[in-house]
Amino acid sequence: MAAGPKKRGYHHGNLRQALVEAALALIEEKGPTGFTLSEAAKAAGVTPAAVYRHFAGREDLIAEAARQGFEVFADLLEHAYETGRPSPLASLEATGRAYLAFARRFPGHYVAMFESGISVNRDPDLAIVAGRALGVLEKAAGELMAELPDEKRPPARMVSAHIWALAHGVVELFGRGAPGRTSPFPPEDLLESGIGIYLRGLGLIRPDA
Amino acid sequence: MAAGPKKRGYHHGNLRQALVEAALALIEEKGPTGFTLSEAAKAAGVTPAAVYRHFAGREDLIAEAARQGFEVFADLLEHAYETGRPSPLASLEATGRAYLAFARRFPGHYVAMFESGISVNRDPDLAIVAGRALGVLEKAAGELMAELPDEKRPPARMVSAHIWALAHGVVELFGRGAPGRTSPFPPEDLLESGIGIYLRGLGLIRPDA
DNA sequence: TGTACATCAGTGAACGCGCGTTCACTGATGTAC
DNA sequence: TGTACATCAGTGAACGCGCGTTCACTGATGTAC
Repeated sequence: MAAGPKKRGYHHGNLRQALVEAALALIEEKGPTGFTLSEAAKAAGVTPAAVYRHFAGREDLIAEAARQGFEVFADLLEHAYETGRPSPLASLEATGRAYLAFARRFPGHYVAMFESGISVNRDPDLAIVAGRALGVLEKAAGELMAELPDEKRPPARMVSAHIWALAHGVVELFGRGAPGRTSPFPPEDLLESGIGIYLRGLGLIRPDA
Repeated sequence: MAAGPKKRGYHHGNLRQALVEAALALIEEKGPTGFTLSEAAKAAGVTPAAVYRHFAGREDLIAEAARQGFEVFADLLEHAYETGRPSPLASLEATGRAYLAFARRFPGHYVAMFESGISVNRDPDLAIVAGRALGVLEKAAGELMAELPDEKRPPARMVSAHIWALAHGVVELFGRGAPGRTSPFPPEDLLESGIGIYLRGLGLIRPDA
């Protein structure tokens, strides 16, 4: 066992963050249902009652975990977006890849964000940072659409919704071992090829590239 | 209140199915987490212990609800597929629409199938009927791919996985009021347009249609 | 048709459990003088 | 530097609750003769 964030005497030092991390580990391990306030407290080396010094309750703790997830998520998407510049096409593709990479690297966060049943609108901070993440996708889609002639230019928000839905579907259905036995293709390939075909359908990639 | 399936004296008559339906109503209402064996029993007008005459336990009841869902799902997809014949393109498009229609009409089933955390492989019957549903999509994709010249023909299973992921993502993200406030587009339109663009990308629809 | 009996589908009480939350408390830390 | 005191972050015991599950039981149904 690594030198955990053990409490230094009576006071913990950074209990709030330790609880968030314990919650994330539990969610990753057993799903949002499997997570309990008491177990998170125990994992942080603390009495369940101590949690209430830092969070209003169980839901509030999950919401904070999700908020931190959206923060990282938005950062990663933004970074990917910058990576592709100045080509909007490369930016959007990189953003899609970053989506999947995030779900892979931060499965606990991903579950807290999208499968825990909390509403993004339960608190303004959460809504703002979630909006920031979504905004990156929309910005990338918007710039890409600007390359198309007016008459065949679909709304950017629609395009970003398509990409988002495809990415989310790939994560949920093929990102883990979940539904129908082994996934026939690696999720990364699936998303990459799916986005590629889609963008070709928009007329943004040579038909025979 | 409609004339519910009240027990006729001591024996219920069709408790097994009544429990499944009670479970579905609860799942639809409060999510897979909100559903409890005891509540389902109460809703069916019966003691919790009576459930064990028909199911091995809580999980088993959810699995049966999911199984029935996959049964209906597979039927709907098959019917949609037939509707489009003999055009593979129309068949695949109809199948996509049927996917969303199912999620809309049978939200309890959909949640039990895809969000309850049960594994499709927990029992053979479930795996078989889930495979049948997925098989319809794959068949439709396969026939469609046969229209493409060999050198630009992606694997049918990949294409069906793309469609499935897009449909699932649309349901999860935009099918209900869930994540980032109101959905910018009706889910049906989103899926329809997404599939349309995707199929154009495959070279199956005129580039300027 | 009537009776005895086996089978079956429910009851209801009880269990142990772990949950989220509250409360009065106490030990540790930080600050004023 | 030392002491008094306020503030803060934890404890630990207790609560009420509803859960899933078990058990011996009993009332209803179906069948054999």
